[in-house]
Amino acid sequence: MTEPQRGSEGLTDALAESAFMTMAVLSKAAADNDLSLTQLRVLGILRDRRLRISALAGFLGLEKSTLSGLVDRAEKRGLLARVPAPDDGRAVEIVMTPAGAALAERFHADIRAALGPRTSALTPAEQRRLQGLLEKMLRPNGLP
Amino acid sequence: MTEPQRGSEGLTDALAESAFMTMAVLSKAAADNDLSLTQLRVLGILRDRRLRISALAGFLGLEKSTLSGLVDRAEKRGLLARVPAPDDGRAVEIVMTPAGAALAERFHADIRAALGPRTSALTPAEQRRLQGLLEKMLRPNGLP
DNA sequence: TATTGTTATACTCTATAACTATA
DNA sequence: TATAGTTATAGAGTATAACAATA
Repeated sequence: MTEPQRGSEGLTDALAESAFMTMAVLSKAAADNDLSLTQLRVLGILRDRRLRISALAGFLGLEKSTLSGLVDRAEKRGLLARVPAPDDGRAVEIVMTPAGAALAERFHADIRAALGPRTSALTPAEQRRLQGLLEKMLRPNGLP
Repeated sequence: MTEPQRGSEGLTDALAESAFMTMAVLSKAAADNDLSLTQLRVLGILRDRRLRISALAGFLGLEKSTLSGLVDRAEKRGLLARVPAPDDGRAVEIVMTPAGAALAERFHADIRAALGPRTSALTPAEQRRLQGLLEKMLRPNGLP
């Protein structure tokens, strides 16, 4: 097999490049709020959920021990809190504090504002088309 | 202003989500080759260039001192080498070794293979359209 | 005995500040 | 004096392994 997936290289590179551009925007928004990218993801995940340490680690693809430290630091800053799990004496649930929720909202707005200049290089019709294509790629079966 | 850039939120979220998906693929490819994402970027940047420490730091948005350590470790693994700059006794140029170049090629193939299943959720025509839209967003003026 | 989370340890990535060698 | 790079130091993120408490 000499030329597998001929033609997909340009798209691969464009996806990688747009990923680095987007991650740069996300990282800057995080840094401006004194957060790491991982803490940012944690706040995003916990916006509408309360999860245990293990579940959070699963979502992030990290080890439990890593989350222990991560939550320690966020808790020390008043963004997250540990509450005992009602049905299991060993487990704790991680919840966002009001301060954490406020920060998450603020930084979500930052990101929209920062990506705005890039997306507005496209016409509204192109923006809708791009969004549709990305969503189809991410969720081919049309599920959530 | 209550609703700035109405309509761009869906695209913003899709971009962020596709960035996390792509970065997950890149991170896994890097980890499989025992590289960090930053080292991956260094190898990508040096594929067709030789740069000084400061220039490399500029490309990556990092401090010189960070690059010192990064290059140390890559040099110790035989992936990069320091060569004195011909025209400035203070400077060094960072070049890829043959082993580094081979690794860069291998991992580039890994990435294409790993992104293939995602991009093939789209028809060839859609793939071309997505690539075109991403490129227009990244380079609105049509420059390289 | 198995699972949940924490702790101990180690390594990488990153930045700031102080330093050296050259310009 | 200014610049290129290194070193020292410190903190965050990450993993592995050992551990305590609970199931």
